[in-house]
Amino acid sequence: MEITRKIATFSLFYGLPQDQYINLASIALQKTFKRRQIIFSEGDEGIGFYIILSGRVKIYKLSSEGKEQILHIMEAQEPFGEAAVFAGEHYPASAQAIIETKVLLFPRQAFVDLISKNPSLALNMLAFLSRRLRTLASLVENLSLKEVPGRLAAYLLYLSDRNDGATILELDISKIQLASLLGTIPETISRILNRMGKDKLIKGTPRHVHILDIQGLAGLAEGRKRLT
Amino acid sequence: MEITRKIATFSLFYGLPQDQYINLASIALQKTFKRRQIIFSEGDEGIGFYIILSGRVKIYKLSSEGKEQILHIMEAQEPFGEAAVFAGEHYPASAQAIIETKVLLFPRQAFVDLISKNPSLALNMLAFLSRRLRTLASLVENLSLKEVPGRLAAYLLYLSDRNDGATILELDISKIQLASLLGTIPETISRILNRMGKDKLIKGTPRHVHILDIQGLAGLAEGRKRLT
DNA sequence: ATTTATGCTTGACTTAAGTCAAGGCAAAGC
DNA sequence: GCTTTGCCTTGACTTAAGTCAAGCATAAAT
Repeated sequence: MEITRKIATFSLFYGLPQDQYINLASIALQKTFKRRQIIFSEGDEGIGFYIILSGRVKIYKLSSEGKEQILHIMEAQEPFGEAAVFAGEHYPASAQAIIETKVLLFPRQAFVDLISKNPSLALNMLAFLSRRLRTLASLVENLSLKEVPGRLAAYLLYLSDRNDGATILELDISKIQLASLLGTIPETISRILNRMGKDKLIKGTPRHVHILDIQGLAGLAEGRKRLT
Repeated sequence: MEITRKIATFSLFYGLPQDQYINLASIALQKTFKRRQIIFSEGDEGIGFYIILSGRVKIYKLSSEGKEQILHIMEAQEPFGEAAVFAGEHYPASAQAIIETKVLLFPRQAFVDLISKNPSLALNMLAFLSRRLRTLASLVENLSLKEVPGRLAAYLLYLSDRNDGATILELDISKIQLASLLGTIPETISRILNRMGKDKLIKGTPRHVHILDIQGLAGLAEGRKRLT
């Protein structure tokens, strides 16, 4: 069956025996969310967790005045909402589709039943959660780099790395979202991209960034160098 | 046996059947670290994970110039290093005993064997990891509160809350460590505690803080109020 | 096609908080 | 006891980055 095939490609389940894919497929529900549609809100009951088939989802928190801090931008193949589900708690953050997005929903109770019968599934997920914990820890690390240019440089290098070291990057999220992800505001992003251009570190076009000097960016990210 | 009894008190394992505590005890090794002794360093191979019996451990990362960002201060009963172990990877951060500390070490291979035979153990741990993920997410949220007074207020309220709403708090970590935890420097902490005192929000003595105005602190933490 | 949002950039201004430097205080060590 | 070491505070100065405001460009909506 088609869903079974897709499930086999998710790293959350990678390396499981075939029959388990079938079990998983049998409890999964397919859903579609439109651009900007809210998938769940902070505080909602954790009815299940999701894996993205296509599209893009942002995970964020709202401060009391409605200012948002983006925690992650999730893409195809990535799961979200699983923390609440295992802990049997409410969602700790909100999720919204950035563009039209198809997901699989794994309902809580059915999943808990499944996992308690299949230890290898559990081990897989433990490893995955641990890795997720790590990326969050690295976000903390980045946010604590005191200067924004360093954080931005780190992000650009991360993007480049994710595309096999490509030097021409497509900014796949808006600069407003980028600002939020780095804990700053769009104006600051603008100015810094500008300064990076003047220092010949990058060449910027509206929706793309062309990296000219990887060493220089790395220097910024590690706090060894600064912009003029 | 004594270790078995202690294991039963760890939330990581809370609610397991008795025989599993015995299994766990049989693979655990007891170790002692002196004040300031390094338990493991970022990049070391993940040989196993730890649970604190007594003492206090800080988990931190070092920037390229040796400046440290504290990620957690762990206390008795709390586990650390488990992320690396499940993922079968190296430790993503360093751990150092702040004071003399006794721990139990659960070696990686023995633990993996155990878990694959006991699904309920796995489910327990999944829930625990999820919760840990949540506290990290809330650290991110706090770090992104742009002003330090807000972060500090949030931390004081957190401490008060943890002690059943006590208004006299013992600062259990040094102000240098507190500064690092909040992503700032000790001087700033000093000045802000001072200003909080002038605004009658708290009364400060060297090692204690007496909360005078919870509402006021809450206002700060939520960004509704500011210090003079 | 025109109108309306949204996103992006720039400039002038303000401010929170970091750096540097110096001094006090208390605990740990000899 | 004295001395050293680490922790904490205060002051003067500097600076990164946030706020406010205005304008342009592009994309969405009617």
